[in-house]
Amino acid sequence: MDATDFLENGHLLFLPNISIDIVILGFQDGDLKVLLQEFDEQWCLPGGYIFKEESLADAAHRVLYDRTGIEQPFLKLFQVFGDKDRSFALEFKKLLEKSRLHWHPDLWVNQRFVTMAHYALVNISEVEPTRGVLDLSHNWFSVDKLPTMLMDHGDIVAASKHQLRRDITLEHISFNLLPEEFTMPELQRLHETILGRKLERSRFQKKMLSFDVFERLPQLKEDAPRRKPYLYRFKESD
Amino acid sequence: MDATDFLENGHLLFLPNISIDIVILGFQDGDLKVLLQEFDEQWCLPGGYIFKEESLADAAHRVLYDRTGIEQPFLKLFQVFGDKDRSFALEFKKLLEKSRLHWHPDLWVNQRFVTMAHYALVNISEVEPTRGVLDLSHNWFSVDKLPTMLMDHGDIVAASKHQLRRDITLEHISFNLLPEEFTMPELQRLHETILGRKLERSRFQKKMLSFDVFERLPQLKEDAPRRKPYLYRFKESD
DNA sequence: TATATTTGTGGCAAAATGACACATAATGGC
DNA sequence: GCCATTATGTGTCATTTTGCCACAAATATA
Repeated sequence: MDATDFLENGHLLFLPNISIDIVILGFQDGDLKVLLQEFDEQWCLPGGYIFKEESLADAAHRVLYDRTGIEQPFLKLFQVFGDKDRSFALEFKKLLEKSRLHWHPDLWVNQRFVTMAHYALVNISEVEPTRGVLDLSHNWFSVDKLPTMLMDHGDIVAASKHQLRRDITLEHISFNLLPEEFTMPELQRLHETILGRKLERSRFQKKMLSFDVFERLPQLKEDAPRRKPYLYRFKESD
Repeated sequence: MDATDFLENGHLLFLPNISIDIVILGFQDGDLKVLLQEFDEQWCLPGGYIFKEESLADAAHRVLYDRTGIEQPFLKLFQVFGDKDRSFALEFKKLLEKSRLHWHPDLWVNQRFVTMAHYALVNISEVEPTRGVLDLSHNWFSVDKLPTMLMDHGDIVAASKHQLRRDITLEHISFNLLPEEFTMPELQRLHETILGRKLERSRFQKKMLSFDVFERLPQLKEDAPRRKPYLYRFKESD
């Protein structure tokens, strides 16, 4: 193989479609939830494409901002899905025919789709999901009770759960799923939900405080049913 | 934006070049080494492209096999590098001109290159680096004394070091860098090199054996200078 | 006022860790 | 052969971390 072959070799996949998909995770009613949108009567992950003049990371932030209005999210690329037959040509063909648009088989959507799978941790109450560019309906689903999803998007959500479970013990990121001010019991229930097991209350609190990344606020949480717990906030370290 | 715009929107980067780069790591003389190859008088990471009929993972394994002859490696996608100006058009143009091949500016190599950065852990003595498809020279370099490298390949090696340091405490993968039979002192020196700090001998041995993934062989290592240490082997769990 | 529930916090046994000691090879100088 | 030196295997023990429980404080409800 010389440089000429290298330039013209027809069986290489130099130019697949690259997309961005984001598993937008929130925490509500003791459940981890994911924001899905409707695409041609199927639920799918919010996603998008990369502009020529922006980086992958910028594109992911833009896609997330367009869907949620959140400007400083926790957002992480965790896997790439790009198997040989990964395409949504069939789904897209149906949609075009329904819209009476012309379909031709050498359209770019007929190619393999390589997607950069991200997950984002957001505070649901801060999300403004009205900003979607495409006029699609959207909804929060419990990650344990997902509807049938487009392509392999169900697998992507499942993979994000595993990744988050792994990341949460190494990095202090879970607070991104809570309001700016939160209580230790709330943080504990969140961790229990992500890890899928009960944690010991006394130890959990001591552990979290030993990291020295949370600061206790002077006031207590007011609308608590029993004894009012302290409020905490993530320490900005800048 | 409707479906027609969606199909024709020219400022979207649907079709960048996707490449695979592999940081092939080995362990020799108490140093972590990386296998580099020469490209137009610059050192760079072994890499390649994806065939139309293979998955990303298959392509990475093929590229690694072509360079090393290793069939069952530890190989992991750890990051994607794809900034706006990530291209090696300039380098490639020089090479073509040197080879008296024609250069034209809308050639695919002029586009952005998105690379799937992998790292592989190999036993250097098993590597047969003669298998390279392109006729390039190659060499093992200490990861701490790298030459000037093509594009951002130096950054990719640095990122792989961080990722490995993180992964090594969570997964039992370090033995992939050693011969099939190894001693505890060897394994300890390897961990110390990756982590960049001294470890306590007694504790390290107890910790490793507590994982119950290594089996002690009846024989001792024969060519040891002082007391002969036991040999161990990774337990196959299938 | 009594009871149940939730939160904050302290104590203590068990387990893991870090630091060190000591015995066991093996080598090399005398 | 004897001894100092060095590397390895393993035991001990103080310290730290963890798991578990207890109890006090706060608050709603009967």
